This record gives sequence, C-alpha cells and structure tokens, in this order.
Amino acid sequence: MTRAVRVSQAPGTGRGRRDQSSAGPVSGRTHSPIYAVVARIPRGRVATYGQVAVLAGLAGQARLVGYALHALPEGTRVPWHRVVNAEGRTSPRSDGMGHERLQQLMLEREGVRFSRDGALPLSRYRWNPRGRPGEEP
DNA sequence: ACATTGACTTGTT
DNA sequence: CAACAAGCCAATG
Repeated sequence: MTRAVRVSQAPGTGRGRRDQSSAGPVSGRTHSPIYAVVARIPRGRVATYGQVAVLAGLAGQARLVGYALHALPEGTRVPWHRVVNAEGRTSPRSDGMGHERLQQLMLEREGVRFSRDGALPLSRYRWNPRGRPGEEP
C-alpha cells in the first residue's frame, strides 16, 4: 500500500512557513518529492541519496536529499534511515550525535547486514523501484 | 533581507 | 589515487 506522506499544509497560514511541529515533512518545492520517494523505499531495502534525487526528479542533486532529510523532525514517518550514501555507508552528521550508528542499527533491525568495514553491499540491498517488491536479484 | 552552512555525487585536474 | 569544484534548496543567525 502506498502510504503517501501526509503533508498537513496548515490552511490559512498565509505565509505557510515551515510548521514542523506536527512530525510532518516540510512542504518545499524539492523536499516534498524527496519525501515521497523515501517513503516508498520498502523495508529491508536502501537507496542512495543520488538515487532518491533521480527518482524525485532532481537528478544530480543528491545534496538536496540530504538537506531534506536533515530538515525532518523527530518522529517523522519518513524512513530516512533507508537512505545511505554512495559508499553504502551512513553519513555522519554535524550534530555530533551517534545518529549514523542509530541508522545502521535501524537498518540491521530490518534485516540489512553491514560488512565488517561498516559499509553495506549496495548491489544487494539497493532498492529497485522498477522491480516488484519482495524480489531480490 | 543577506550570508553561511549543511545527511551528497560526479567529473576534472 | 587524492583533492577540488560545481550543482542546488532550505534553515539559521
């Protein structure tokens, strides 16, 4: 079931600024499609920032994906942890918190096994939006 | 309202 | 193989 991201755009906001107090993603021009794509990544599967960018119609702008995810509030329904960098590794963030470790843990909990060097084989876990769900190459 | 920074990826030098 | 620049948008001071 496609659980679309519920973007509660506060009605009558006039300015409609970022109202991220509702655990909902920010409604930006580029953020929305990004969240929509990330929300479609099946459990136990991962996608790279660049991949999400392409699927969101922002080919070449992997950075925006990272920025969008960074703007996500805590408790969001967007599975941000399923997005890793091109090396198959969880990108460390400036917060200085052990979130990259948490992300890795969340993925392992979904059945994703990391290699000994801390990276995961993308050729094996990379989400294939064209393939049917549950199908593994 | 302007300047700076930030979860990246790819191509050149 | 390593380092650097470009491309892009939003949040923060």
